[in-house]
Amino acid sequence: MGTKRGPSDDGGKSSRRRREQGPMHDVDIPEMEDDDMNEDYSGMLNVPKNATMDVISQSHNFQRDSVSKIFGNHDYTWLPLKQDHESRPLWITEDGHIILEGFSPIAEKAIDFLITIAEPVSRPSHIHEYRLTPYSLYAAVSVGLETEDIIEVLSRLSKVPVPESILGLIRDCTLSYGKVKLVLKHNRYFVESSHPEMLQKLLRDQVIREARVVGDEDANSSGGLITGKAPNAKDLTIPGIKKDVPDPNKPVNGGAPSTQSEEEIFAVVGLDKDDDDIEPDDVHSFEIGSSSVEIVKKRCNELDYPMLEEYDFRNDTRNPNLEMDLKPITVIRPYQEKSLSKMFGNGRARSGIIVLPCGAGKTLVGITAACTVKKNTLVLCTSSVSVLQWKQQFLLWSNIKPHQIALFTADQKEKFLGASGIVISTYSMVANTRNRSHDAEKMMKFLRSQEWGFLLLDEVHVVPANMFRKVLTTIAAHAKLGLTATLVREDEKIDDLNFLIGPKLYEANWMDLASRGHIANVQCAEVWCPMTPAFYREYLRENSRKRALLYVMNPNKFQACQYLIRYHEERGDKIIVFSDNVFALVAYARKLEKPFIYGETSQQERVRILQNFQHNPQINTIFLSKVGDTSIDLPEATCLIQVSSHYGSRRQEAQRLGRILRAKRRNDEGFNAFFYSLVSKDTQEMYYSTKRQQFLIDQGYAFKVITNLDGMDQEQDLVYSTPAEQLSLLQTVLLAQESAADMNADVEHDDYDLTGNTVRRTGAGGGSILSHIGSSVAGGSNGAKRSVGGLKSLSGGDQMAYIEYNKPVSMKDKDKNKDKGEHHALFKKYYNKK
DNA sequence: GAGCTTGGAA
DNA sequence: CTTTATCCAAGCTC
Repeated sequence: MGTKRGPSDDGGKSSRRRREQGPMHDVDIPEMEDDDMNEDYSGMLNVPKNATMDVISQSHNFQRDSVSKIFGNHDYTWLPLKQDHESRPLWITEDGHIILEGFSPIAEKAIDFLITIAEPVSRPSHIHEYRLTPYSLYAAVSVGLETEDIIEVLSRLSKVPVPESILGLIRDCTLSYGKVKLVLKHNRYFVESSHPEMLQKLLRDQVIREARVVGDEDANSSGGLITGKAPNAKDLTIPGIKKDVPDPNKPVNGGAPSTQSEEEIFAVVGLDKDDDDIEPDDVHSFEIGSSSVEIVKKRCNELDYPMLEEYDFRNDTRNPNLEMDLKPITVIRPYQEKSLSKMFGNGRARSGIIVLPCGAGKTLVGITAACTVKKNTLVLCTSSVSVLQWKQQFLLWSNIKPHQIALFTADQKEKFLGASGIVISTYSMVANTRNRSHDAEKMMKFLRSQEWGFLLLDEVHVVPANMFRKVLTTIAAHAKLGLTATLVREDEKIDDLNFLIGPKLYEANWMDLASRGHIANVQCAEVWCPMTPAFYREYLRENSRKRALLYVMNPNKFQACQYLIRYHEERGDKIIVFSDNVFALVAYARKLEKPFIYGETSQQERVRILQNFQHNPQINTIFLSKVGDTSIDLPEATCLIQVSSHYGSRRQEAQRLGRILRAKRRNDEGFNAFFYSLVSKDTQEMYYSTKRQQFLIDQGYAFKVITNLDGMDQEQDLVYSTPAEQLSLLQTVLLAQESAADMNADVEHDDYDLTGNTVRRTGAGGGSILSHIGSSVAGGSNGAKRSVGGLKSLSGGDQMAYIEYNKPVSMKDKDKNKDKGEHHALFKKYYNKK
């Protein structure tokens, strides 16, 4: 993709904005004047109406479904365009879809606004699709936007009048949302709002009235409420952002004020929200007992006034400060700063979720946030490996002392020295309800006794909702920040995060970051490998379980994999090959003589292989099972090959892609990282593969379909090139099932290892079979038989002979019922309508 | 450490 | 209508 450029690229303005930038040296978008807009852009947007459609179909390439989804079966041509529609970048449909012209000169600013108020659905290069939902509007309110602001900005950006139904949705969702806050001040909980009538209404409820604590201050204030001034962000400094030093000699590395994003939005529409003009609003509040916080929270949800949680950490005097700061050399990037400004926008710490792709520096965002709050911090992550990584990162970026960081895992149970510090642990450690060891129990007591200023939740998307509940009820934390790369799951549990942690504060666009050089530019390709006739015959005959094995072990795929490895090793790439299927993983790795890591691989061996991969120029390829998805800190790779990729998990695909995003060579001119999915043609894999890619396509990546690898026919020494070898492989695969019972047999054998060392491995799955495969060494003859998928295959979906879809609707319903109490009444209404 | 249990993902 | 089979991590016990 990227061959067809939007019209705006011809203009000087936008190409200036797109200049290449180093990772730690980011330049701000020059402020755009309104005059600018009128002069330059009206001409640029002088595109015939149909041009937009062309662009869409190109972006999506063979993903026709996505395109039709944008417009559905609807025809919106009747919508009356505003006179000056050409300078306005977006459409709004009646069902809440927003379509943005990505090539509009003010697109960047519109995007800032849209990701605040709407859910990004699909963001290929030219046309972006967003959707307004109650959640997204809730999030918008929580970062400080007001109903009329949203409507006004939306109207100004839209080519068509905002439909009545949408105005209604916005009003419904925003009027009461986020207007009531739960604030912890001097270790007392207050229900706070700038709308006293809302508090009065809440107090009419019996449950809330009973939770109220009446203090002395209340007596002399109007209506029994405490009145004060709202804090503002003026004197708050987020470390790493040098907003107080306007140094003209220095390039602007992230030097914008922390309220930048909000100002930008208003600058677009010319709303004057100058800092100096803002008088802090009066806020009203009443106190509630700390023991009834949960009850009140729940009750407020039921009453359609969900409480927003904020932590006024600067006025928290009881909890000791934790003296830590970013090291002076640490500079954070603009998007990291932008996400943090959403969190600290009003001078307090808002609870919520920040979405950044892997490799974009999530950790640094978390550390910076911790350094801003400067209170006791608890970091939770998914594995004990990442516990260690977080500690390293803290020591690397901040000036915190090692003795101030305590680790709490199965084999390390420390406490920090002194009054305050950081504890890093895993979710399962904290949520564990089963019997614990003595030390663990002591540690938990300590965790429960603390009042945590800041709770940092890593990889929130993988943690199930009820585990979160456990964590959140056992840990008393003021501010909660969730970090994740992909806020998608195949189930709907992701919605619960909205209530358990908070709204999504920020989500970065992958392509945007890639174009600015923060993450690698990735070429994605799906390689269609035809099944050999023999394998396909068996495939049609076998049950679904063995089918999977058959299409993974397809000799043609084997060869494609081998070929790609060779090709990229010659280019100097570092290659990771993923296979979910352990049997296939071991078979591939043995046959191709590469080291591999999977679940049973011991820690030391993992480290050894990874270090060799990283530093030894002889080792350029490793094979990984899905251990690589999480909990292994993979060294840099520039090429990724997926051998088996069943189960359409968008998350997994995204996470794997993330593994090559941090490639350092991205700064070379024209450098790309590569992502291959090997798919056996005409099998179920086709369906899964398409499904898995959806997330990446929505992020703007284009998948190429490769039906014939250039030069593979001429390649010498490919494995399984003779019919005899293929037959032997087929027999092995078919036998795999029967010998499953033997798998636990105590087979010991020596693993091949490229470092020349002999690796001892015991009791691996199907040891005897595997050694059998290993022994059938390729004969080196050149008899590659490859039925070439003709060009017709490129036409897409109709070629997929097997699209079998058993929709997994099940679990959802169960969970939904279970969680019904948590859902907001309005949301129920909203979903019922659909 | 090996073996067991639990829990999660898709 | 109802939810497989498989892989993996982590913690505890002995």
